[in-house]
Amino acid sequence: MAGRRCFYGGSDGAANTTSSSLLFNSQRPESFFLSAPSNSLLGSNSMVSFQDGKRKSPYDGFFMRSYDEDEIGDEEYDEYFQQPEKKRRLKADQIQFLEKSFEIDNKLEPERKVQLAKELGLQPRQVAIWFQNRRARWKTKSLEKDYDVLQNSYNSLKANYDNLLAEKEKLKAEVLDLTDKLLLKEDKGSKTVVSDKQKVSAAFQQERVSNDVSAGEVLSNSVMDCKQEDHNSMRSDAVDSDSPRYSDEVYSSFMEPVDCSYVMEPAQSDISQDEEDNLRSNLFLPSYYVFSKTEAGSCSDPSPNSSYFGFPVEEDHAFGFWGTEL
DNA sequence: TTGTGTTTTATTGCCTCC
DNA sequence: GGAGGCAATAAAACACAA
Repeated sequence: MAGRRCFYGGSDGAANTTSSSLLFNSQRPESFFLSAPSNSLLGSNSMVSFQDGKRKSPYDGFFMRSYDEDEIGDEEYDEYFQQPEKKRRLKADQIQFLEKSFEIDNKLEPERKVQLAKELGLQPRQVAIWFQNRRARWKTKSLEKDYDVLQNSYNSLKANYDNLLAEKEKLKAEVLDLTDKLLLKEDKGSKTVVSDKQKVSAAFQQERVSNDVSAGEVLSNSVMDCKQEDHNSMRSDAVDSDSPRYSDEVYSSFMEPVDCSYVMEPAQSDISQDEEDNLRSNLFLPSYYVFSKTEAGSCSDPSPNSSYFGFPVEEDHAFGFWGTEL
């Protein structure tokens, strides 16, 4: 954009005079524009203005130069500008001044820019550039902070998730153990019944493994990117979408704190519904074995007739807390 | 001293706003 | 269409280890 390529000594205005209003009051930063005048910041490295016509640099419009009139003699002066100017870093007090100004407001209005430039002995363009670069640095740091916050948040969630996973494994092991004990206890019954029961148990465990995988994947993906679409995709990946055994509510409950009013139906086994019903009545496979919508309350609002995570609780039943599967 | 990485100053091109 | 902001980048200045 040609209109803005003004460089130093360009259209930003004169900067060769000292403002009488810009010094900071160190005790009252807000009085920045009301303080007493000072030339203290116009040190030997201060930028000189080429606006007054006396010191028009041959490199005007390309490089600015920081020098002091006392620093070089008149005869050296011409030679001084025979070479392309090099960048000069701002003095520490100039930077400090600019930093304080930036703290007050990181945006620079034109009047403020000119005043700052006058006070610092810089070109207004330099002040503008400094603010621009300073905003860029601030943004970078801000992004880094945000990243750290998110990282910590993720680590915390991950640790939480891992703990829950471990707890789940522990409960699973407990369920298995109790199931085995139950089977042994029932072993005294008829061989036929035991055989069927074992079939159901095997199917039950197989289904549980399948559910574990899908639930774990869903949780893991949810923690990673928290996208609902992933839940749906995982759902379709994990289960046959045509299966009536899973409800949307069950899947949505994966990522919701407490929504336990639905229970999950086990996997299809190789036994018939009649057989299953029979076994359920004979083998302590109660109604919660069928994962269906219950009428009882949720785990967040337990009632005497409600279940743990929506399962009817029978103290003698190892399956009483199967609802923790999710 | 020199090579290398980092920081700072400044430019360029694009975009938005008025 | 000009002014100003921002992202990307160049290049000088600086820091520092070998």
